[in-house]
Amino acid sequence: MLQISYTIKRQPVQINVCETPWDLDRFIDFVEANPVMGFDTETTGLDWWNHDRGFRARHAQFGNGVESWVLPVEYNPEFVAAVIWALCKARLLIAHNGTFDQHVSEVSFGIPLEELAPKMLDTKILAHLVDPRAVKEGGPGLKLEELTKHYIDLKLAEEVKGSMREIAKRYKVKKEDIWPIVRTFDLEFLSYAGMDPVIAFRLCNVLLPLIPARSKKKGLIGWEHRLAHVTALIERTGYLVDEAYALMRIGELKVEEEKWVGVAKQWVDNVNSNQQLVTAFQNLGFKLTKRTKKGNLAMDAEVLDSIDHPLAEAVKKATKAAKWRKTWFENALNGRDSQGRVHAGINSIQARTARMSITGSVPAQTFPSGDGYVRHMFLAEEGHVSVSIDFANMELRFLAAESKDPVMVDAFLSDKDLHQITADAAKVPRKVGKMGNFLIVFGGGWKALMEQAGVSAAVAKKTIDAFNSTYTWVDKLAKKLSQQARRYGGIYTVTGRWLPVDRDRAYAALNYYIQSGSRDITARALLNLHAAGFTKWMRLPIHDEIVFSFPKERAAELTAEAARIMGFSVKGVAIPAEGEIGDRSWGSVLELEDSKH
DNA sequence: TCCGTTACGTA
DNA sequence: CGTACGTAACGGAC
Repeated sequence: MLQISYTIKRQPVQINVCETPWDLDRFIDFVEANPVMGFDTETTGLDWWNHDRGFRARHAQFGNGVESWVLPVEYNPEFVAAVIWALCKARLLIAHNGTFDQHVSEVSFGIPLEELAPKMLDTKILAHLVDPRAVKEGGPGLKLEELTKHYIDLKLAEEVKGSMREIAKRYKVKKEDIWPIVRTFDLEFLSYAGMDPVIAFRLCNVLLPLIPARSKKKGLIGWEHRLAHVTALIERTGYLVDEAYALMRIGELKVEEEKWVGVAKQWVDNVNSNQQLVTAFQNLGFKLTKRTKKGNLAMDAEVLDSIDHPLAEAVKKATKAAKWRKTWFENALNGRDSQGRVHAGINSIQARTARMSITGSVPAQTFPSGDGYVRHMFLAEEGHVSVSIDFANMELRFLAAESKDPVMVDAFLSDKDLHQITADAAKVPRKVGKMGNFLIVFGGGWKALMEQAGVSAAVAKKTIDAFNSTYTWVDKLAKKLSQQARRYGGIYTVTGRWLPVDRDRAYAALNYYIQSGSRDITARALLNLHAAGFTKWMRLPIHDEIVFSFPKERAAELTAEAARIMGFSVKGVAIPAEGEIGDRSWGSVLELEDSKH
């Protein structure tokens, strides 16, 4: 047995590494004496879905606050058996981003997500409930290193973060490429691996008492963990990719890109270099004035649109074609598993408001809306159809309910046109009224409305004033929330979530309250759909929409039932969900929807 | 190689 | 007093 000593704030930590099956006796003693353990895995990469072609677990680690065990599972099958035994024996497993380790345990050790999920405690979830802010926002962050730095020890965080960088340097590879090639018994790697469960265990002990009593009372800890389980199941299912369609679009976009790069070549080498573009346009005699936040000359769509020159058009079309090809079509093709499916990474609790986000080869939240150009690439199962069910006007309905504003509530109860009501009050076109409504929700003011709607300052001010005098209770709620934000540094949401608000941006409190509350309604929908047996049909959650693959002959019935389950009522105001049934591809849902209007 | 900045797609 | 996210690319810092 290999033993490595470490210190956290002068306290000794012992890392034990199993080398032979004889070492397992003491590991078994440890597991029996520690029903609650930190848990982590080291793997060849993050692509757990490629377990049948290269992905594998390298180490599995268990630990408490002062001692940990590293089992090199790739080295000896008896270690795998011991890990399986330990995972089953444990009463509680603490892991950071435990969803990933659950996927690993499933594909590498054969323990289903369903078995491990009930006893996982995820320090990312706990940390979010204590303080959801990223480092950039002045918070502790949500990554393990960031949390270690903030809650445990600065030096430890730097050592752990720095160690993999050092190892990568030693092997002369990029940090992201080190995981499959670092030697199993590399001492630095082992101490990195061994420290993770210790850190997770300690973090849990620090974080649990810091979670607000109100959150605990509302059951948020368990609720968020059950939600993370449902999104993990959706990740596991994956989404079928239409290779022929993707290849067709890739071909088209390559032709388009080459054509416009060729045009631009007369003036610049690189259409993606703003520096080159600024110089080129200035040499052509164009006066550039728009600046970026940092004071550089801007070269965005607005600037390019204002320039009447073939280079401007070529730059827009060339960069767009390249970006769309790589971000959406090639990412999806490259991310497929051996069965032709892509597995999104769903962060069930991510933004400050706890909004979910999707990363990896299916950045679904950025797919162009309006048509099925990208969405056509994703297919329902054989014999199934794609169905999209979304909440209509979720955020405004939630605002109406929570503010109890009589005008707004009445608009929704009697199916009146809310945007027209605002427009009439301000005597502006409906479009401006609609923008005003959303702007209030976003915390914006007349300046933003002026820019976005392209109206005068006077009209913009009039619209905002009209909003506030029409929906007086909304104004009251906004004032109440920003006052709380200024006084306490944050607000509690309806689900008992603590939501920090910067005191100098207290106006954002209303937006946070609405965005977070709306997210929780989608989260509730996912949990209720899961309870009703719909999980196997779910493909993606996207803010206020859930995408399904339903068997064709039952599509109508299942869509109606799922929409009924998703629908919610807040203080008497309905937040209904509406389903649209398409053909095989997700994109077809939009095409059919369009044809109806 | 890493990271800040810019741009752009969405709710 | 416009919120929240993810990704690609450049170019300076190391």
